[in-house]
Amino acid sequence: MTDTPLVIVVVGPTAVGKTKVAIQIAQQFQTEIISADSRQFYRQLQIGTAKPSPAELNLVKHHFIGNLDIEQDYNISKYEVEALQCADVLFKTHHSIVLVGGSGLYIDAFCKGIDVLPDPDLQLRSELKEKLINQGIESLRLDLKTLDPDYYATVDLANPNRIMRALEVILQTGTPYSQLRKQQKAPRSFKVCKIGLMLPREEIHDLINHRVDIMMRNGILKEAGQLFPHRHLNALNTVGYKELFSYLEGNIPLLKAKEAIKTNTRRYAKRQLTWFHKDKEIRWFSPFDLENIFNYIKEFD
RNA sequence: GGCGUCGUAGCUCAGUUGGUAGAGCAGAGGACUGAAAAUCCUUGUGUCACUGGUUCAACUCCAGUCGAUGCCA
Repeated sequence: MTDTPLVIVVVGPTAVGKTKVAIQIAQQFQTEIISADSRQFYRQLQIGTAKPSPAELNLVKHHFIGNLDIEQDYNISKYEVEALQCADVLFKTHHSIVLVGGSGLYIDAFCKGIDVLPDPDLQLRSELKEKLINQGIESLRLDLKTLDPDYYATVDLANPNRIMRALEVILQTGTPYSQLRKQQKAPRSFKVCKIGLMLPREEIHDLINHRVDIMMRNGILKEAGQLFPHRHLNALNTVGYKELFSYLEGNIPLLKAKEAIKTNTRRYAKRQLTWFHKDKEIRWFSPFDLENIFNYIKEFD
């Protein structure tokens, strides 16, 4: 063990058991937990985001759970700043901290940093969205081709969000997006030990299906009903809620909505795995293999 | 028991006027820098139920068997 502070990162597909393992690690190393889960931030999203239970929150102090209102406009840059500040404070009294979550991009922002860009101009964003709807993606592509040919050459031209974001930055800053994307690691004062939790795909699917059944029993439908008036907020473009909104709008039967939640959660888990598999710093373990996880962390430190 | 319909990809089904087959869904793989539980891309070989027959050639026609289902008794 060195004097350099340590961030113990716990990642993995949804429902694999990150919450439990993170708590056990935090207890073992006598520290606290920072969440990196872009939906557990929102205090109104209770049942559908599989937040740690009150009992679990009692065992170990968690940060960034239920700290936002769904109306709040939030983004990864704000998270990077706030989470690093939180870590700095914790490092004054702790050698290590636990960072747990399923949002790969947020984990990366914390560990490596992201490029410095101005806060998004939401007015501009909605104008671009309108242009997409009225004039189609081709017109946005043409704009991008003119304003930033370098980025145009590498971006996924089928993905409207990518193109709109680039245009948004370019129009706001007057600088090509490709020039602003340095993609250099920001200096960090801590070491990062990445633990990936993994189970055979079939078991992950079973856990997901089971968890959705429990959410239904615990009243996610009622919660979705209360949130229904806010369904257009980004915070509610979330698996578990959007399918129930579709039911509440009368578009699909409840059983279909429930199945769609399971399907979309499975796909979410798959996307998470695609992201995390790319990260070669991650060492993979079964969520039940605590002994080896502890040993690996000690060795790493 | 009689008559009829059906049996094709994990599921729902299309199709082949006889030249060994294709959609949707599910699944799989991938991308990803301020919306990321978001957004987007790629991906379909399966004893065409089984056993025989006719044919140069059968998944397709014929017979039988098995299974499902409907109607009649």
